[in-house]
Amino acid sequence: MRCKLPEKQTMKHRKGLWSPDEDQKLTYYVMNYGHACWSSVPINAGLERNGKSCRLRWINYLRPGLKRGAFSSQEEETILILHGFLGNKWSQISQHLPGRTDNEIKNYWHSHLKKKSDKSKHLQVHQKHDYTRSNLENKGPSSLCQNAPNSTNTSSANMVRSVPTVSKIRNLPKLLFADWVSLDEFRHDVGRSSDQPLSHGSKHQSSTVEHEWQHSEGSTEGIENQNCMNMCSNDNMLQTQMTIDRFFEFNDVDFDIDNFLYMYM
DNA sequence: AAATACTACAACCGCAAGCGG
DNA sequence: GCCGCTTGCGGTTGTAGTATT
Repeated sequence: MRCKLPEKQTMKHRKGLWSPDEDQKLTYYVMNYGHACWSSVPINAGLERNGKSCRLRWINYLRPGLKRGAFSSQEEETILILHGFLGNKWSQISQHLPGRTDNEIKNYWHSHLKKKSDKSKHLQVHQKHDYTRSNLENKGPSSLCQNAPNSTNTSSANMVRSVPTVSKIRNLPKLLFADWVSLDEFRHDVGRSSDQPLSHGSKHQSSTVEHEWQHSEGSTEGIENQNCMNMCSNDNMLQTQMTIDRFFEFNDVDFDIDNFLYMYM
């Protein structure tokens, strides 16, 4: 992994925007010799940049297969949904948007989607407030768990249009989204071809998922209620659970994230 | 037409993790 | 185990283009 440079380079590195000439040099070098060691790339390619800058330029701009141009509404929705679940895990989000880089998604989020998200959050806070009040008046607190409105703090909440009844048929596992993503990746990893790298999310061990399954299989009403209480205390989890439950109902257990996202397009 | 504000995106910076000596 | 180096990630800043006054 680490590469040894012949001698410490004290060359002054250029900063700022890349010129077409620099792009050409970098592209030519990486295409022909690869980038096993980024710190040696600028030296060998004849660039007055540091390796980090070269790496970024390649990944975000020069790499083949990158999509340029405006984000489609599907991509936009995907980002909103995934950001709702994952937060600012741009690299993980980018794994589900082929041709888009984490940097691009991050920029797009900050320049376009953040405002939308904030706006919908604001709306949902009001909606939840009204809803909670009417529920407390009419049914009492226990009804909140089963029929809670969309999350207040997930930007993607407005994507999940109607809220189904939670866990009404099966004793579904109460998975955190992190577990769920890991499970998804774990499933993919089983049949993954050798050229597909493992994603970072796979740090999460499948044992966690198994634990959650076991927990659920032996579920009693008490556990169910406890889960319910936990869910009520965390809107993100509630949102996640309801979404997953709904997906299970539609797809009879077997799922992956791409199908999941497709369902909401 | 010039000045200013705003927007989009490219690039930099700092940090953490991983690895080899 | 420590140190130095590289890589990858996320936050932030810089810059160019566009809109508004």
